[in-house]
Amino acid sequence: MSPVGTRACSPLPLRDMADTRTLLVEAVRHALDAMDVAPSFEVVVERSARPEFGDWSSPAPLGLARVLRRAPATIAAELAEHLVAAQVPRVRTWTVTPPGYVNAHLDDHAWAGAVLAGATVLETTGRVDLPTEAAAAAGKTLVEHTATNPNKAAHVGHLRNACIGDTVARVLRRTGHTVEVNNYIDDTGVQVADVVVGIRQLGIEPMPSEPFDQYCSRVYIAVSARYDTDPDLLEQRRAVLREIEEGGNETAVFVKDVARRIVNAHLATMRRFDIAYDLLTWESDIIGLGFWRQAFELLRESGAIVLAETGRLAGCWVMPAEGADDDGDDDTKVLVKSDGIATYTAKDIAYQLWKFGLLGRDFSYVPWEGDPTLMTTSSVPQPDAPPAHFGRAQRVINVIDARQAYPQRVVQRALRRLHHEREADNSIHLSYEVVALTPAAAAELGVEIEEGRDSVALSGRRGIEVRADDLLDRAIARLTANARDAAGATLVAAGAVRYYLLKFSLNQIIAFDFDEALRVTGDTGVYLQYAHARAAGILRKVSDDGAAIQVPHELHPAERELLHGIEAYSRALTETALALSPSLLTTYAFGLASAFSDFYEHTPAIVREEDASVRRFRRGLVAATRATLADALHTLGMAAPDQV
RNA sequence: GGCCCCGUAGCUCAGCGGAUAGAGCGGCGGUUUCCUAAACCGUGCGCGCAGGUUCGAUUCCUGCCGGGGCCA
Repeated sequence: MSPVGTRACSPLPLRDMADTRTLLVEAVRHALDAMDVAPSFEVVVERSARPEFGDWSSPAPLGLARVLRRAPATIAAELAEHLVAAQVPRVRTWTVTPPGYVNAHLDDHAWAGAVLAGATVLETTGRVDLPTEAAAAAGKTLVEHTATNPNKAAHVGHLRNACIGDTVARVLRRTGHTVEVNNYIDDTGVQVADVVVGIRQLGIEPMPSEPFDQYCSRVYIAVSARYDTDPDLLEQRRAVLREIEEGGNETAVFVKDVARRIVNAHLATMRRFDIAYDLLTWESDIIGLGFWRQAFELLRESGAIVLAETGRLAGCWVMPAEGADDDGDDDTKVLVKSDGIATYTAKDIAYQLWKFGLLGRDFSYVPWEGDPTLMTTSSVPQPDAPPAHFGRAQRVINVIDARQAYPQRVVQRALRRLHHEREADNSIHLSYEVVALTPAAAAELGVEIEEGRDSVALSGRRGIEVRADDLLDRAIARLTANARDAAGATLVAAGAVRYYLLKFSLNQIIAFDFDEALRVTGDTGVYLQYAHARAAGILRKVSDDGAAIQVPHELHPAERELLHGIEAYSRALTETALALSPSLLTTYAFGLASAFSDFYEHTPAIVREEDASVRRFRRGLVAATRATLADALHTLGMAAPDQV
C-alpha cells in the first residue's frame, strides 16, 4: 500500500492516530466542559442510525436535558456550535436532529486518509493502534483451556472449549498482553481409570489402523455400560484409583502411558485447528510433588477447611459456606472424601495457587516428547534446566464449561479464605455453555431423542458425540469439490469449523447441526476467507504504482461503509479482549467481509478503472481491507488464504 | 428447595439504555465474468407475560410462565 499524506493539524490536543470515535468523544467532552457539564457525565458517541443523519451521532443532549433544565434541542444546538468552533479534525459539518442528537458528518478526504494510513501501519509493521481504554493489564495472564480428560477422542464440546481458549489467548496477545497457555491433563481421575479397567478386563482389541483415542472411546463406552450389571468392575476401578493415588506401581505406569498416548492424539487433533499450548500440566505431578498436601496444610492452618465430625459428611474435609458450620450445609464443599481421596476441586485449588505463584512450590519442566515448542510438567528434578518462567501470573482465566461454575466458585473462595483477595478477584472462570445436538443431528447419528426435548446433550460416556476429527474430515470433504487443492480445502475447513464454534455467545448453548456447521455460504468462516481471497485476487491484478493516494471528494456509500469497517477493527479487538468474548470478533469480521462484498458488487471494477488516481485509491481501499481482514482472521485462529 | 443460563422473524442467532430492532438459513423472484456467483439484489404483521425505574426499555430491576443446567 502507498503512503498517505498527512493533513493540517487541529487546534485540539488530539492524537493523530486516534480512531474517529475516540476523537469525537474527546471533542464532545471538550465542548461539554465549556458548557459546564460535570466530568462524570458519560459521553456516548455511536454510529448514526441512518446515513442521512451523518456518520457519528451523540445523544448527549437528551441525557443532559434534565441536568441542565433545558430542552434537548437547545442543548444540541449549543453543543453543535461549540463543536463547529472547535474545528474538530476529520469532521466536515455538525448537524442537529430531533429530538436532540448532534451528528458529525465526516470530511471524507481527511477521514479516509487517516483510516488508510492506519491500515498501512497494520500491514507494514503489524501494529494496531488501540484505544486508550485497551491498556493491557500488567503482568502475565495465564489461560487454561482444552483440559480434555485423557480417556477418549475429543468431540465438538471439547473443541468449543479449545477454540474459545485459543482465541482468547490470541486476542489478548494481539492487544499487548503477556499470555501463558496451560492445558491441564487430569490423568488421575475416574475417567482414565474407567479406560484402564476396560482395557484390562473387557478384552476389546484395537481395530486395524484405529487411532488410539478412538479405541479408548470404544472401551470407555463399553466399560461404562457394564458397570450396572457387573459390580466387580466398580471394585476394579476403585483399586486402580488407589494405585494411581499411591503411585510407584505398575498400574500407575500403565495409566500414565494410556494418558500420554491420548494426550498425543488430542494434541494432533487440536494442531489441525492451529491450537497450541505453552505447557501441559499434569494432575499426577500436582499430587506427586505434594502440591495438594501443601495446599491442604495452608487451608487447614487458616481454618478454611475443617474435618466434619458429624452428619452426612462425617469424616470429610470440607470448606464450609460463608458463616455456616460444619454439619453439611447446602453450600459446603467436600475437598477430601472420608476415604482420604482428594476431589477434583481440591487439586484445582492447589493448581490455582500454583498459577498465581502462591504455593511456594514449583514443578520441574521438560520438553514434551522432544518438542522444543511445548513443555510439560514433571515430577523428576531437572538440575540442569534453565530457570522456569511458568505460572506466577497476575490474572488467571480458566476456560471451563458452565456446569462447573460451582466448583470454580469454590476455588475462588479458597483463595479468599487464604486472604489472597487480589488473586481471588483475578481468578476468572470463563464460562461457556455446552454443545448439544439438534434433533436432526441426533437422527443422523442414530441417537434417540427423549420425549419432550428439543436437543440431546453430548456424552462421550454414551457415545453420543461428534468427534472433532470427524467433523473436520467432513468439512474437508465438503470443501474439496470447490477448492483448488487439498491443502487449501483443509485450511478453509479448519477455519470454517472454528468460526462456527466461535460465533455463538459464550452463554448460548450451541444447537449443533451438521448442515449449519458445514455450510459454505452466508455467515460462515468460508465467506470470510473467500472475501479475503477475493481482495487478494484484485491486488494481484492491479499493481501498486507507488504514488501517494488521493482520496476522492465524493465517496460511494459502499466505500464509506467499508472504511468504517476497517476503522472499527481496533475497537472490536479491544472490546473482545475486555469482554473475553470471541463472538464479538467473529461478528465484526463478518461485518467487514460483508462490507467488502458490498463494495465489490456495487462499485465499478477496479481492473477496468482508467483514472489512475481513482484506481490507486480504490486499490488502497482493497489493500487496507485485505490487511485488516487477514489480521482479524489470524486473531481468530483462521488462515487468510490468497486463493481458495 | 437454592443458585446459574436461555426465551428476539418459520429455523439458527446478533443487538443489551437512545432516532424506523438486524443477520444468516429456508421459501419465492432476480443479477454474472475486478480469484466468475463460496457473491450480490428484492421479498419479513418478531423482542414469553405482568409490573417498576427512566426524558427514553428488546436492553436495567422485581414477580410470573416456559426450556436447560448445577448443588445436594
